[in-house]
Amino acid sequence: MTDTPKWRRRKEARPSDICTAALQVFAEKGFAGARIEEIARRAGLSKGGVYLYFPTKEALFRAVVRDAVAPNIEAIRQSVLATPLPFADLVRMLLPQVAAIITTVPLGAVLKMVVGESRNFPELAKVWHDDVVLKAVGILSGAIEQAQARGEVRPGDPRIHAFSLIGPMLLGVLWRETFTPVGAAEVDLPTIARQHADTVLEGLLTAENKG
Amino acid sequence: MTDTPKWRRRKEARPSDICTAALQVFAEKGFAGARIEEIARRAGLSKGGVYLYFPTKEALFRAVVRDAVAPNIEAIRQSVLATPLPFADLVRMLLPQVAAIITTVPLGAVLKMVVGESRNFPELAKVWHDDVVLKAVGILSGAIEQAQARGEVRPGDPRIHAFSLIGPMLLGVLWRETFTPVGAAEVDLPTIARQHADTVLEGLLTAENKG
Amino acid sequence: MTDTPKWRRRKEARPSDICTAALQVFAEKGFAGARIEEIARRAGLSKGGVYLYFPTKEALFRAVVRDAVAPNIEAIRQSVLATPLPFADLVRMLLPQVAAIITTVPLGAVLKMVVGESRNFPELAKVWHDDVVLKAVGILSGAIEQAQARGEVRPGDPRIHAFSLIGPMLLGVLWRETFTPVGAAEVDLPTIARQHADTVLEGLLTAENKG
Amino acid sequence: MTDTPKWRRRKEARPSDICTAALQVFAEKGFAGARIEEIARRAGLSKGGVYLYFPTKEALFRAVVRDAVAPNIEAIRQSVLATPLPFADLVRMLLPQVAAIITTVPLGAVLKMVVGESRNFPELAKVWHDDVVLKAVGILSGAIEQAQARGEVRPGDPRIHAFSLIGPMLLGVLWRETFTPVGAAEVDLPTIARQHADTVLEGLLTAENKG
DNA sequence: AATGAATGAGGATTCATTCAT
DNA sequence: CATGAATGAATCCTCATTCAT
Repeated sequence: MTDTPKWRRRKEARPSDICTAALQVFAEKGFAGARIEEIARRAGLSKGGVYLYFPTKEALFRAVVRDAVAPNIEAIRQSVLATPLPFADLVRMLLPQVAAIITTVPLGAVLKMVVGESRNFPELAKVWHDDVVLKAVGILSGAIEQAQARGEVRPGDPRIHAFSLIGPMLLGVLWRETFTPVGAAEVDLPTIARQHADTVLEGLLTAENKG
Repeated sequence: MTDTPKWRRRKEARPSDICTAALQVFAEKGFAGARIEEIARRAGLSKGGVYLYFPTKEALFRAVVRDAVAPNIEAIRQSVLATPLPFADLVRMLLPQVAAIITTVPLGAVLKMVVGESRNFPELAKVWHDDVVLKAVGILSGAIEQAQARGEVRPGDPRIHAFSLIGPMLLGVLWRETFTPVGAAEVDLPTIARQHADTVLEGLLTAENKG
Repeated sequence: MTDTPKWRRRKEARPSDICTAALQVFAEKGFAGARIEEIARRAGLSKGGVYLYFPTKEALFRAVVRDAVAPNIEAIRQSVLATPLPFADLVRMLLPQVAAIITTVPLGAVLKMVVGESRNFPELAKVWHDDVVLKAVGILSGAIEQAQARGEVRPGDPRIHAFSLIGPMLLGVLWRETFTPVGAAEVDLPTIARQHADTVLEGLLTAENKG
Repeated sequence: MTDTPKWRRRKEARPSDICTAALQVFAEKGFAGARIEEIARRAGLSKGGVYLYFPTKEALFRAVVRDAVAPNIEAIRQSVLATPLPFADLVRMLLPQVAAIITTVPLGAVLKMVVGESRNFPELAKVWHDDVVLKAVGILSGAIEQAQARGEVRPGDPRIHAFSLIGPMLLGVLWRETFTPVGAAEVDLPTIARQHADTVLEGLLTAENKG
C-alpha cells in the first residue's frame, strides 16, 4: 500500500487547512478584523508558517473566497442536469438542495464576507457574481423561461421570478448567520425550503380569493 | 433679525454631518477599514473634531447604526396602520413601500454593516433584531395570521410566509449594494416589488398546472 | 471709598487663581499629566482663558514654581533675624517653624514637582537650588559655623550638620505627600520637629552610653 | 559545546534590558514624559519590540518599580541580621550600608518616580510603602525600642527616632538626583552617613552646652 | 476679557510581514 | 519546511494651542 506518513499528508493538506481556518476567522471578524496569528493557531502552525503558502493576507482572503466558488458551481451544475423535469418538480427538488448545501458548506459565511468586503475587494464580488450568482441565476431563469414557453409558469421577468425563488432562502441564511447568535429564533432552512416552494409555486392566496 | 453665528449653526448640525459621512465610509470600508480621518474630511472637519462629538470610533459606529433604526421603525408602524385592508391589497401596498424606503434611505448600507460586523458588534445585531427585524416580522406574520383566520391565506408557518414575502426584496437590496458596482445588471426594486407581490400571492404556476 | 466691584477684583486675581489651581493639579498629576482644561476648571474659567495670562503650559509651570520661591525665602530670612540666640534655642525655634510653614504652604507639593521634573526643567531646579536651597543651607551652615566657633557645636562639616537638621523634616513631608494617601500612618510634623530637635542636639544615646 | 544562538540569548535578557532602559528614561522624564521609542532605542530594539514583553507602558512602569523592590528588601533583611550589636554599632554600620546601597542601585531614581507618580499610581506607592518603607521603618524602630528597653537610647517615639536616623540620608539622595545635575555641590553619601551617625548618636551640642 | 469649537502634531498601540535560526 | 522574535508603517486618540465670535 502506498502509505503516506502523517506528517507528509499534513504538509500537503496545509494550504487547505489554512483556508479552512481562515474562512472561520474571516467570517467571524471580517477581513480587517481577522488576525493572521489566530488563523495560524487554528490551522495548527505558526504565524510565519502561513507565509510559506500565501504571500499576503489579501492573497489568503482571495484564496478562501475563490475556493468556495468552484465546488458550488459544480453543485449547481449537478442540479441543472435534472432540468427536463416539470418546473414544479424542479423547484421542489432545488430549494431543499440549496438548503442542504448551505447547511453543509459554510456558504453563508462566505456570502457575508463577499457582501461585507465587496467595496474593499470588488474583484471578489466580481468573481462571485460572474462565476456563482450569474451562473445560478442564469440557469434558474433559463429553466423558468422554458417553463414559461411550455405554459407551466406565469409570464413575468424570469430573473425576478428567480429572485422570488431564491430570496427567502438567502434571508434564512443571513438570519442564521446574523441574528440567531444574538438570541433570535432558530430558522430551519429545509422547512423554509419546503414551505416556500409551495408558496411560490401555488401562491399565498386561497383559490377563492384569487383575482 | 435673530442672526445665529455661522460656527454655531455648524455646531448643532455637526453630529448629524459626522454620522452621515461615517455611514458612507463604514458602508464602503467596513468598521475596521474605515479611517476616522476620512470620515472627518467628508464631514468637513478635522480628525480631532470628530472626538468632540463621539468619544470613540465604536461609539460613532453605534450611533450610525442606531440612528438608522428609529426612523425605520416609524415607517414600518405607519404601514401597519393600513392593516384592515384585504391581505392582497396590503401586500401590494407594502412591498412597493419597502422598495421606496430602501431606495431612499441608505438602509442597504446599514444592513450590510450590521450583517458584516455582527460578530464584532453583537449588541448592534441585537438592537437591529429586537427593534427592527423582530418588529417587522412580527407585524407581517401577525397580519398573515389574521388573514389565515379569515381564510384569505393558505395555511403554513406565518413566519416563513413572511420570509417568502420579504426575502426577494432583501436579495434585491444586497444585489444592488454588492454586485451592481462590479458590473452586474441593475435591479429595479419597485419592479421587483410589484412582480414578486403578484408571484407570491398568486403563485408561479398557471392554473392548469396546479396540484 | 474705593470700592472695587467683585468682578474686577476677580479679574485682577485671575493669574493668582490660576497659579493656585495649577499648583494643585501639577502636584497631583505631574507636569505632563496635568491637563490645562482641568486647571482652568478649578480656576473657574475656560480653557482658552488660561492663555490670556500664560502663553504656554511651561510658562504656567514656571510661574507656579517661581511664585512658591519668593515668599519662602522671606520666611527663611525672618527666621535668620533671630540668629543671635544660642544655637540650641535657634534650632528649637527653627524646626517647628519649618514644620509650620510646610504645613501651611503647599511646599511639599512644590518640592515634589521640582524633584520630579528636575530633568525636564533643569532651570527650575537651578532656581530652586540657587534661591531657596542654597540660601537656606547657607544660612543654616553659617549659623552652625558660628556656633562651632563659639564652642557650642561639635566639629564636623557644617553642611552635613545642616542635612542632619533638615533631612528628617523633609522625610516627614514626603511621607505625608506620598504614603499617607495610600494608607500609611499619619505623621505630625510639629511633633517630629520637637523630638528631632532634641535628638539632634543632645544625641540619641543616653549619657552613660556615650563614648 | 552547548552553543546558544545569539538571538535566543538576547530574548532571555530582553525584559531586564528593557527594564534597565526604562528605569533611566522614567527617572529622567517621569512617566508621562517618557517615550516608549526612546526606551526601546536604549534597550537596543524597536518600538514594537517592547510590546512583546510588556503589554502597556503602565505595565512596564509597574515592572520597573516593583523589580526595584525585591532586592532591596533583601538588602534590608541582611542588615537586620546584625541586630544583636549595641545600638551605636548598629547605626554606625547601618547608615554607611544604606549609603552604599543607594550609591550602587539606582534607588534614588526609583524613589523619585514613586514620589512623583504616587498620585497617578497609588498602588505603586502602596507597594513601596508596604514592602519597603514600612519594613525598613519597622525594623529600625524595633531596634530602637529594644535599645531603649536596654537603656541605651533616650526615650521618645521610636518611629520619629527612625526618621531622625534616615531623613538626612534621603535628603542626600534627592540632592544628588535633583540639584547636583544643575550645578550644586556634590554630596558624598558615605561621608554624610558617617558624620550623621556621630551627630545623631552623640548630639550636636558639646558636653558643656547640654541641658 | 472670555469662550469653546476646531486644529493637528505627537505618542501609544497593533499587526502584517520579514528573516535569522 | 517551520518558527517566533523583531520590525515599523499605520491608525486611534489626546491635548496644547489658536481664533472666530
